[in-house]
Amino acid sequence: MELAEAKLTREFFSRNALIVARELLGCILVHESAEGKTSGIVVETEAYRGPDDRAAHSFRGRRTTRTEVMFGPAGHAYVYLIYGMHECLNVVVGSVGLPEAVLLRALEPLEGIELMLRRRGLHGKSPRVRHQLCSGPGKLTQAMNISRAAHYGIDLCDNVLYFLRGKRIRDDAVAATARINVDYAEEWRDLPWRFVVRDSPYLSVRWRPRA
DNA sequence: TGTCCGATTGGT
DNA sequence: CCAATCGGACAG
Repeated sequence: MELAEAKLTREFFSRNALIVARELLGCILVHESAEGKTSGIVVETEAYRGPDDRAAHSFRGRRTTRTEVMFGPAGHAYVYLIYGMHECLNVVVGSVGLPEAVLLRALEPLEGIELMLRRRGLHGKSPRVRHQLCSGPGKLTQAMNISRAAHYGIDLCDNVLYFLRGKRIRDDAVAATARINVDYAEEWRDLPWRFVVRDSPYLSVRWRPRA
């Protein structure tokens, strides 16, 4: 009998955002939707550290209907709308009362690729577009059909949208960079809280080695 | 109620 | 570089 791949547990997510963001690399995000199953390997994440992080929606403990889920237990989905048109998926992490989250920024598509291509309007295009299928926070939610309406607050330790352990990514294959599009975040702007699988062709923004 | 603007994307 | 597009946050 084949051993089922381990699902990530609440304990996994109940650590600080920097640890979880790093450890999520190589894990597999799975969505069992009515249309079919899609999945992909996590290759890019960003940590948002709650009260003490100007870039975070929960900066200074801002608690509203939008940010509410981040104040609850780890392992739940924080989905928000950005620029009036793109949904972004985060995993709530850390401990109750401390609003931290990890943004999922890019995946290497694994299962349900035809379905994802259709949802992204890329069906029939060159096989090379596979690299751009989930190469951004808004793209991966569209490809996997994740939305606020359907997924805000859901338990990611359940059986609809969840993570599998996947493969271990060695430290020398990981790069940490500044987060994308947080120029407004003052002294938090340049902190290396974005984590990428260094050589992946599936990233939203190419990782570039320093000169 | 009114104004401002964004954890993005795709096209010029 | 620029527009699309709209909900959230906050001022009044």
